[in-house]
Amino acid sequence: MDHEEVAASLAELGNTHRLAVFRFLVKAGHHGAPVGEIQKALDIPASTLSHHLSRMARVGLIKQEKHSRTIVCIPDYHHLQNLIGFLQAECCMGENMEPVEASL
Amino acid sequence: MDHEEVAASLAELGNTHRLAVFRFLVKAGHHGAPVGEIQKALDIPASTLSHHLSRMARVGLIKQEKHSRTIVCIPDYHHLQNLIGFLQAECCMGENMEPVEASL
DNA sequence: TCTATAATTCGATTAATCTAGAAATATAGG
DNA sequence: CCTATATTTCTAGATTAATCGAATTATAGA
Repeated sequence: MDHEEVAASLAELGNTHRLAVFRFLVKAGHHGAPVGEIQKALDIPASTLSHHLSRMARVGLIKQEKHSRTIVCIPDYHHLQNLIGFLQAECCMGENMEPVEASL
Repeated sequence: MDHEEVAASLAELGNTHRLAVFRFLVKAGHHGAPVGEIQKALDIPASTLSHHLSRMARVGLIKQEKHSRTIVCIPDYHHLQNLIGFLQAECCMGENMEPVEASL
């Protein structure tokens, strides 16, 4: 993951709605959640949500699988791991840290 | 660090110039670097750089100390640690990971 | 085929961000 | 006091992002 890719991914996570979507998907688990479920849970207008989801998919933060009429969104843990790894190497010169409670 | 604060910090890091500045400051070490030095190293026009620095300071990514005429910028490692901690709790349900090489 | 549902794309508006030159501010040193 | 240096603030144009209703596409099921 290079500089530009990292910046692009951070920018996408750096939006309240998209961060909320990602957190929701992580809570939903590795099988993800369909768009409509995200929409109901977070109460974002459908077209707005669709826009945010396509941005997240574009940089690889989520994957989307179509199952008949519904589109299931799955968070890409690996992508976020790479992102965190990059920041960790940036920040603390590679030192490990304790994970901090997320105050959900 | 709450949801909004995390989103705001990620958004600031999600810009190529600002990410480059932050990386430069981390490489510079805990004593940081003056604005002019950053400017020369990254070749960003002074007014543009000043704008980016003030944004980074606003969300707490860096601190700025005035020493006579020069302003020294210092990366806030603690802030980034909190950010990483939040993402780690988000992503992997608290599991630890190996840091990944940053491909500087 | 008709209808209802799931989601996207279109289109238009508003808001925010990026950029950088020019002017201003602050301060060190002669 | 004057000048050079460091940096910011001002200003304005260009670009990008966010928002969301309405129209559209796709598909399941009666």
